[in-house]
Order: sequence, then structure tokens, then C-alpha cells
Amino acid sequence: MNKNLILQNIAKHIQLNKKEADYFLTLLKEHKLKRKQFLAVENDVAFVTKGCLRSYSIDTNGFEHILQFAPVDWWIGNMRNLIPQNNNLLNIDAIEDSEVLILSRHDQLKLFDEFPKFERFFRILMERALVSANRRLMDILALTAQQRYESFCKYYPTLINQLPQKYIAAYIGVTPEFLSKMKSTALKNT
Amino acid sequence: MNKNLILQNIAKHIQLNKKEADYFLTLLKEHKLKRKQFLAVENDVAFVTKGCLRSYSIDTNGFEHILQFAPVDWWIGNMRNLIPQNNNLLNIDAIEDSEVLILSRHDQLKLFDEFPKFERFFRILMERALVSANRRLMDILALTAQQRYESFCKYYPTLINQLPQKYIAAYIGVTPEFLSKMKSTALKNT
DNA sequence: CGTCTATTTGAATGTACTCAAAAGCGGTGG
DNA sequence: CCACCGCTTTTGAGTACATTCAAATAGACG
Repeated sequence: MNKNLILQNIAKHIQLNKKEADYFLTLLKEHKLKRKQFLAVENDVAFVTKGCLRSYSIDTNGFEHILQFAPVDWWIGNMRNLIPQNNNLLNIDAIEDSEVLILSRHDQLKLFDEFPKFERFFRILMERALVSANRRLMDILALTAQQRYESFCKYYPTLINQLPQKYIAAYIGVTPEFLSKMKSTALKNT
Repeated sequence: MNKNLILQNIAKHIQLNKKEADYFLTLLKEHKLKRKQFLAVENDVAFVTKGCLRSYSIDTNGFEHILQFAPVDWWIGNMRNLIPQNNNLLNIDAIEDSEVLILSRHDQLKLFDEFPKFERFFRILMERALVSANRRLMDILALTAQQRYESFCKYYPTLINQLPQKYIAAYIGVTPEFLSKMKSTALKNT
């Protein structure tokens, strides 16, 4: 298990002593995923130690819309059941062969009770995820498709060459055909 | 100060004893706002006890895009500085004459240190805000303007008649003109 | 009552989508 | 090692949803 990576990730926001770190590690379940394999989690969170995952939903016309990419050192989860009436179901799968450490919701809540420090960590994680979801919302409302693509390139420069283009299209909210056209017309203007 | 409302709001997720409640209340600053008046907060959160506020940003063409409405019994805040590179600034103002209780970021963090219970409360608040921001993101990507309007009516039935129509347009991501047209064509189909 | 802002309506326009077909690319097996 | 298969990307023509701009009407507030 890649313990160091996740402990370093946590150390960005809280300091753990050995006892806390050890206990935390016992709660994690390692999970390997082949490309395109689904991660079945129900309110649980997963930390990516290898590869890249995505969470997405499928609309009534069968089109996929990507909520989040999770490369190495990122957290991803499915919190749809935290709010009762949330009928909008989310899938998580691996974009390439990947490995994750899963913390179940049950164990997470137990952890919060035993060491409130961890509740702080996830409070901060949620705050930051919310700020970035809010920024993305404002971007979708304010920007053209071309600008959203440029914004994506700026924020996720490493992902651009790593991801199939159709996934980027499904993230910024255009059809794959249109993204292809945007790229070719952008080239002509340089 | 409307203490009961905010204590009841908190009681939805955590139980407070008298000491905790009293201490919490001392940290709040009451603030009255006239219609259209700005709420100047920097990473602070506000709880609405009267009226209705909104948070929004203004794009490079001068158009407003609304991130959130906050009627009575809701929390609203401006967390843009939590993430350094977040250049996207947010305004908060009162849609009608309103009253809020402000908890400064400084006092909030102090509160978390003294009573971890409150960190739990805000962790839960952030989780729920994130789930609903995520749902809205998926809606914007998946639904047509007409469907987004219907979805808004369903989720915020009380706000429909309370808000100027142009604000609803700025929330669901259409021009006020187009929202007007949607409503009139929807009427013909009934 | 008058002024200012919000809403409605219409015609012309544009951005992004749909559908279809061709070209490119990567992995697998013979 | 090459050929084939499936999946992704590109390109094009036609279309649709939503915007822009303009003007008229309605509504709210002092």
C-alpha cells in the first residue's frame, strides 16, 4: 500500500502523530482497477495512488457528463446519498489501470469521532472542493466553449495530453465533434 | 438578535449544550441590509434571519451570473480566498431588506478549536453544499434551458414568486429575454 | 403622477449541435 | 511484423437552440 503518498496528502492540512497515522491506515482498503472498471462506492471516498479515475453521470439521451477527474494524489467520492432527494446517480470508473485507497463512510465517521483532527481535514477538503465547483459553475455560465477549453488547459495542463479528447469535451460541456473543430480553428489563428 | 432560528438550524446536525450555544452566540454580529446593499465579507459566513441575499459574479461583458440565493434560514459566504489562485471575485448583496448574523472566519476557526462539534456542523454544511453544487453542474451540462427552468421551479418553489425574473435567468444561465419567451411558449402548451 | 427598471415581443444572427462519412490510431492475433 | 478491428478524432453540411438588438409594454417605487 502506498502509505506515504496519502499521509503526505493529509499533512498538507493537518499534523498527525504516529498513533493517529497508524490507526488511519488500518481503515483503508486497497483496490486495484483495470481500465474502464467501475468503482462501486456508496458515500465512501477514495484516494488515488496510481492512474486516473473520473466520476460522471449519464443523461436521458445517453450522453455522459463528467463531474470530476481524479489523477494521482486526488480524492474522489460519490456523495449522492447524503441528500435524500438526490436522484441524480453518479458513476465512477478508471480511465486507465489504477489503484485507490478506499475509506468507507462508516469508518470515516468513526474516525471523526475518535480523532476530530480528521474531521478538520475533510472539512477543509470539502471547502476547497466547493470553491472549485463554484468556480466551474461560474465558468460554465460566463464563458464560451472556446474559453472553457482554454480555462481547462490552464488549470489542468498535465491532464490535457493524458486524457482522451472526448472526456475533455464531456467535462467542459461540448460535443467531441465541436471540441475537435475548436482546436483546428484555434490553430489557424496562431 | 434572532437566536432561536440559528440555533434550530444548527440543531439539525449537532446537539449543543447551553455553554456551547451561549459561546457561539457571542461570536455572531448582527447586520441589517437595505435592498441592493452589499455584504462585505472576506471568507466569512453569514446566516440569513430575514429577507434574501444572493452571491454573484460579473463576467467580462458585464453580465451577472448568480451562484446562490440565500433566503431565511440559509447560509451564504464568500470563500474565494480559500484557494490562492482564485481570481474570480464574488459579490454578495441583498435582494430585499434583510438581516444576517455574521460569523467571521477568524472566530469560526477559533470556535472549531474550542468546540470540535462546530467543525462537524460546518463539515456537514460543506458536504451538502458540494453535493448541490455538483448536481447543479450536471444539470447545466445535461439539460436544456427549458428543463433547467423547470428544475429550478421544482427545487425552489417558494423562490419563484419572490424573485425578480431576471435573477432567475441569471441563475439558470439564460438571458432574461429568453426566459420570458420560454414562459410564454410553455403556457401555450398547457 | 412620473420616472426608472423589469418584462414582453419580434426579427435577425450566431454558437454549438446533429447526422453522416472518412481518416487516424492503438491494440490484438494470426 | 503486418493486418485487421474497434474506437477516437476529424471534417462537412444542414439545423436548432439561445442570443442580440431594438422597441413596446408593464410594473414598482418615490
